[in-house]
Amino acid sequence: MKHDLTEIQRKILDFLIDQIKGNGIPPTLAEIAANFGYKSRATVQQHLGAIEKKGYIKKNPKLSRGIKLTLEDKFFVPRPILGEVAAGNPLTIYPDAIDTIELPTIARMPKDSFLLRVKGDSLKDAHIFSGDIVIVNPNLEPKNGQILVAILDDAAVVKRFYKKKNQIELISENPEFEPIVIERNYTSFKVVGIVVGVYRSMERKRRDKIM
Amino acid sequence: MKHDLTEIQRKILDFLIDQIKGNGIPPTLAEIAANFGYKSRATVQQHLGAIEKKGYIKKNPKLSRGIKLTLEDKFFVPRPILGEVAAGNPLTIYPDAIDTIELPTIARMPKDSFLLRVKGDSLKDAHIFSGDIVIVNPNLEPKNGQILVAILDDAAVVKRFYKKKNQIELISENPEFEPIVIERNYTSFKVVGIVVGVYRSMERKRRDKIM
DNA sequence: ATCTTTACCATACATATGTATGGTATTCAA
DNA sequence: TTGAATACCATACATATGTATGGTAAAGAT
Repeated sequence: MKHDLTEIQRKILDFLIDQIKGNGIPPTLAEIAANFGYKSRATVQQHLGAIEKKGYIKKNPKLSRGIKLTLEDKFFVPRPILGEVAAGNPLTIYPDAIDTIELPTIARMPKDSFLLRVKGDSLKDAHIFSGDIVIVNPNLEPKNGQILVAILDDAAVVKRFYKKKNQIELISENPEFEPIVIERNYTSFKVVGIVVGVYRSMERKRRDKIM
Repeated sequence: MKHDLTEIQRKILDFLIDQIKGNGIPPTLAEIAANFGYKSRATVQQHLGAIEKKGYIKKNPKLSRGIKLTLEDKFFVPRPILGEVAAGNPLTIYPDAIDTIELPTIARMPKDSFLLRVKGDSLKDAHIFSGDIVIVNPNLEPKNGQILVAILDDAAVVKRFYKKKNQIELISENPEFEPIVIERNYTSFKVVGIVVGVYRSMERKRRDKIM
């Protein structure tokens, strides 16, 4: 991680992405300041400077609302797929990139996120199917109900996450699969990241199974 | 046509759409003036006033780059690529029709692809759900079995495509919907593009600020 | 103990920006 | 012919906006 953002910088970047993607136009310094309760635009100014120096945004000098997200120029960006992940029964994960895909730039892909290809249909009730590409953000704390990627006994799984008192429940949306319950201090369990997006390419025609 | 735009107003609106959809952020008065060679921002100001009065845009007062398109819920803007279809008769969008999609002012059709947000569940058996974003390539010839976006009787639809001898069949994956069969020379039918990908964001949907 | 980084503030300033007002010229319908 | 709509210009003005500069405070590293 050559250029990691601080917590505050990350929040500001998130706000920028949120505004640009959601609201349509980039915010002004004043709007950012208002959102975070800053009394001076200079504070925002300095944060933006730091974020830009670290390469996450590009400021168009002298232009109002001139903040641009980098990597936003092209419609599709080639991205490495780091492995395959089992949505059903755990499978092995591959150490290196197994494939690349042209990912559309609308796909929100935070800096350290990576791609995995899903195998199996255990998440079909969550609308994730075999062959889909999931975008995984390793920098988020899992919240109840979110879909995450985890390593369990040396295999990667995609499951919906629920935290209980002393246990963690990993649930497949597909009723065919039993929930996995593990103790909280189980050492062979590690959260890899949160699934923040799903992408499916229609190019390859694969009507594999029923329905 | 209660409120027709003049030639110049239409060109300015085109420019606005081009900038907003293509460049990301709405232009300032000065930028519009520069683009059209106006020496005074006031000229642009008055054109925008006229365009707004006719209901095509909405200006956010006192806000820089505060121009928003109203077209989403109104009309489809005539643009060259849609040619004949849109030239005379702007397309009405039926936001509630179950198997239509929102055509978000595609006015300027990108060379390679553009995005549509799917409404309705008519494609759920093809693993495409309401809220998903489909990536549409307008430059591909539809092949049997592919999912395409088409304009049929002034509504935009997403269907699976099958070509017969003299007919074209448009099939919903959802059995609740009957296949649509049209003659090959039916004039109110036009292929917009082929669905080449699907993207879904897993992050909390807050669609509070529409229009 | 000194230095750097991070995280804020206040103030100042040039100019970018939206808005208001008044003016000229042309076209077209009444 | 008068008047309305369109299409421009110039000028003025308040403030929004990005930028520059200097300062305070806390935490961590050297």
